[in-house]
Amino acid sequence: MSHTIGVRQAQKQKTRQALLDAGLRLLAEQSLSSLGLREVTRVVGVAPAAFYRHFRDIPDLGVALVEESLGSLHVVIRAILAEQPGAEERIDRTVAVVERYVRENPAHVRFIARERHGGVRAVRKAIAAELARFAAEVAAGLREQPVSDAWSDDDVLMLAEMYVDHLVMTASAILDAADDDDAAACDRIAERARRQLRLISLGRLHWTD
Amino acid sequence: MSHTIGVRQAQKQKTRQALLDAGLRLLAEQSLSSLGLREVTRVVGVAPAAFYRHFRDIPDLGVALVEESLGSLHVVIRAILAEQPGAEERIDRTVAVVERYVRENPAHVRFIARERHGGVRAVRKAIAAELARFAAEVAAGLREQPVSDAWSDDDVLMLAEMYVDHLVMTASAILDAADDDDAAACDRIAERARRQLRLISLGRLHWTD
DNA sequence: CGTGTCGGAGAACGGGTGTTTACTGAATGG
DNA sequence: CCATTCAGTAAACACCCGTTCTCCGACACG
Repeated sequence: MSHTIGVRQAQKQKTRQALLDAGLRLLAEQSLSSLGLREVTRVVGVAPAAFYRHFRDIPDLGVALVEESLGSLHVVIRAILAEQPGAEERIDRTVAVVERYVRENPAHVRFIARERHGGVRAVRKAIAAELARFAAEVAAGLREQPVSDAWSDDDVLMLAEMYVDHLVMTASAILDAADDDDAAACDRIAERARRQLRLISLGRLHWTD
Repeated sequence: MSHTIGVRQAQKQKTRQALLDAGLRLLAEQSLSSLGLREVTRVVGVAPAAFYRHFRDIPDLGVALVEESLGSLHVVIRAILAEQPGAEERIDRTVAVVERYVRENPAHVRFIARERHGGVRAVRKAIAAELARFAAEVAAGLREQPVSDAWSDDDVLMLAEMYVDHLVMTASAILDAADDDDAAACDRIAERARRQLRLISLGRLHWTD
């Protein structure tokens, strides 16, 4: 085993990735439901018919993009949950990590924010399922913090879902500001996010009354 | 003055509204950036060229839909802000009003949630501007509550923006559940929203420390 | 080395698209 | 009452679309 995979499969995966990249690029200025198959193959420099060797149709490419986009987010979330110090430092680090992630993966963030409520059912469901997994992961992380000792599992999940939603909204807001090259707006949004997280954190501390 | 407007203008506004209605209906299963001009006129039963008597292009129809959709939301927000009783009752009433609004205006809610981060810049900006106005309105309402006495204006606005975002997210989530005819999921989401609002409310009470 | 596999090319198909043009006929207003 | 305005029509424009088909040629493998 562990053969170096054939030149054949390597080339195939290469054009498949090229299709995904081209799709993601084109989705910067339109929605998935208006993305054309020919449009994608044209950017890659490949015949329209070649598309079918990799995806059944455009929605199928969409769900592949969901996996690609949210796969990289897993790393971010684990990084945030692994933070050790106090609440305030944790919040600062969290927002900093999000800011950095948005700057480094703008297209993925835009795609998720756009298609989360977009016009393609299969993609919406794929995103919802993945975000639910994230929420569960965050909930598990929250469980281990002493603050959550007296909490019910339901309430911990409720809090985790709130964090995930807030994360997506914040990332999308930073991205919108970054699109306008408005660094000041970015900072303002980050500061707002920090204060919102602080507010939630305060609510957490007094939940069990 | 105060002439009853001519039969001419009345008919024009009638087909204009028909175009808006048809557009909104078609947007239930696609995004604005894939909505076709001919598609809309076909539903209305009017010649494609007639479209140009009312809108410059599809994005233009989109911003008109934004005004229509968020205009009706103004009423809802005022209703929520006018609530008198304690925090708990206010939260229950708020969520109940949102549930009712979603059930009565599903297409408008879906449109806003979908196009808020959608592929048409002009529409995104129109929605953002309108939601900013809502946030300002909510902030003004919060200011008048005794709880906000020691708060800075910036912090009140931050809280208001959080409420607005939370409202949109909740409405969209309820709608998704309603689309699947899953009444149980609707109730679960409403209950989650209530608890999240309670958490925020708790944070509010202890903000000034 | 020869045979089979398969990613991609190229062309053709029917059909849909946005936009412009010249027009019709009914409401309008002096 | 008659000239004007103008919402809506019908046709034509050039173009883009998804999908299918046949074919090619480089890799895979016994």
